[in-house]
Amino acid sequence: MGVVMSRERNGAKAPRARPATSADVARASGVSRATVSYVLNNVSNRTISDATRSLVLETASRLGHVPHASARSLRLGHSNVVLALVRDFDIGYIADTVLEGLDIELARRGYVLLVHRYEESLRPLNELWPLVWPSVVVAMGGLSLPAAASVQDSPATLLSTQGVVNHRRIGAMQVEYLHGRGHTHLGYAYPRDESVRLIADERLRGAREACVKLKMPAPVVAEVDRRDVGTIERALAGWEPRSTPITAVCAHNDELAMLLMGVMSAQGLVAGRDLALIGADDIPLARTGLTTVAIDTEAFTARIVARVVAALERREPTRTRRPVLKLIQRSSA
Amino acid sequence: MGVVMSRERNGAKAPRARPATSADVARASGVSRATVSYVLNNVSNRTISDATRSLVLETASRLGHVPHASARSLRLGHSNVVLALVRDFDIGYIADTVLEGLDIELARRGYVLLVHRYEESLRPLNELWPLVWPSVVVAMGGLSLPAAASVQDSPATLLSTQGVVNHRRIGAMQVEYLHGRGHTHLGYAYPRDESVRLIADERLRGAREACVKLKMPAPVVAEVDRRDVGTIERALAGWEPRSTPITAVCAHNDELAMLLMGVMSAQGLVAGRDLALIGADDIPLARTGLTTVAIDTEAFTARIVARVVAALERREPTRTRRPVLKLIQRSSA
DNA sequence: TTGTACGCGTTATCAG
DNA sequence: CTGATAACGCGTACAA
Repeated sequence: MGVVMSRERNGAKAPRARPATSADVARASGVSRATVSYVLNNVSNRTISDATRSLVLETASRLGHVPHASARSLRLGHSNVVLALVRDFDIGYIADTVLEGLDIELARRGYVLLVHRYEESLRPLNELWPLVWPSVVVAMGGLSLPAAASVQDSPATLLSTQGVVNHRRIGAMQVEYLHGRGHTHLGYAYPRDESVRLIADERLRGAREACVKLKMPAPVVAEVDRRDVGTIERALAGWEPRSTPITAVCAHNDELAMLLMGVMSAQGLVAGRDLALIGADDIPLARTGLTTVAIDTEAFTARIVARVVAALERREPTRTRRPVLKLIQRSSA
Repeated sequence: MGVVMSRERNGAKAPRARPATSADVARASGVSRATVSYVLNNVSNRTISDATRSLVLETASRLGHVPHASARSLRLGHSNVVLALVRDFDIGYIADTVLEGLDIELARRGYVLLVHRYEESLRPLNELWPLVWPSVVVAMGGLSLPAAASVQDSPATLLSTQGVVNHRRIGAMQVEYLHGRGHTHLGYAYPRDESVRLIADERLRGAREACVKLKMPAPVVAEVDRRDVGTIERALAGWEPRSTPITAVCAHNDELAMLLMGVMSAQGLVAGRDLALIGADDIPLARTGLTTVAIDTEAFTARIVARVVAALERREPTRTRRPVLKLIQRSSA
């Protein structure tokens, strides 16, 4: 069932099923290949008569001409590809939404978004460039320093989603909110997951700084693994038996918060009554009762798109200041 | 913060940072470009002296030569890219593992795995081929018929993960197990999610067929949305008030089963006592107590890899018959 | 082993 | 101003 179709090379007899080249278009229009290229690329410092222009355009579409990406890329030194780098594909709701929005915008411009699951140890990034020649590289969730340096070897522009959202602010907002509700002794659920390390550290740092600023004790951090409920149970247990009990928990994100909620209710505990709980991201699943720091996905996506498109056009992005973070109060805290 | 680095084209003076071309290697070795190409590609029907061979090899690595993918692709008509097609990036544990295993194997062969989030309405697949010229296309979770047909326009081989796992068998195994435990009136949690439609229908069909074969009434299907807990609650409520009560539920997959478990425990119900629950996939989160039909991820990955590699080498895949499905009994049923 | 035509689009230079 | 000619990017493979 796997193999649906496998093309075989046509013998010499076959009437070339190959798509029309720009030379075909030139021939059919009775003009030179250069003219075709000028028309198709809307070259600015050339002037083409309207008659020729429309003739070429019409012929090209009639013949169904699609420029050969490899040839173009060979000449230009880069392809019409925007490459997104992820650590794994379990990237969650927000990143998926961003990638969706990005591809929509890229499609409009004749580019395509391709995603690579990269592991530095498996294939160094500098082996990746000659294979893809992307115009722009977007590192989802940031890149390690050595990895970032290797982009020097490519003509691509490197962008990062890091810094687009202020993760330190997220941690701070969580703490500030809980403080405003009278909580002073906090727990913190920190993800074991390597792939979100950079973001996780930022959020935790923001939370810690806010505690200092508000003269609260530092949060009691428990490392949890979203793929191992046992770690969640142990974290919960670890927060309980204390002289000055922990009354509220910041979770690195909504997923962990929801897992905490699940384990709690399995133990007959109710979030918001027995323990206050706040998450981050505002994933759809959280919308039934989790207090959280929401990331405005649309605004987030818009920022990324603006940066990528600016990079494609080799100009500075226009800075928008629409706020991306918002605290949403629900029943859990 | 977004822009880390932006390459500028060097002026004429700059000492060409460009990587060494095969012509550079030829010059430095004192041989022709053809010879370099033959050596580097291990062309079989040519005979090259060992001296020349090692000289070229040594020179190439000394100069750090990396063949220019676009040039090669222009000549060969396809690139060293294997393209995986997904509907969205919320693909879950199993698909992520498969893609990881696939990329490892491809890296070994000089290929790279790129993933595209495709939406037929946004960019028809036949616009994608000229942009990427993949050697092989892997449709994760299957492809619609018109989409599959469009692959005709490319020299690529199309594979599909569909059929690699027998999803009908999964549904059947769920029902057979529950029947063996004495359950006769079943509920079925069917996912609303468009992107898993093909798989979901197979699983449900298998469950229905098993019910017929075992002379049980058809399962009571409830459509649920993993992103909306309300639908889960309503499904649960819908299975309760019946003349002959439903005692067990098949969930399309573990994620939905876990959501059901969560909602149940929030209502003071315990899976396995008040209602039997069986999932599918055996995701890590399920391992604390969910009875499920496990997909052996390693075996699954191995099958996909075998198909892809065979396609790259233009031969038929070697069929393996290592079983991929296994029922795992835990506390929920 | 080598010389060289080829794949295809782009762009600097030239001619009308 | 409008269009054509030809060189170029780089690796591959056929004829010699």
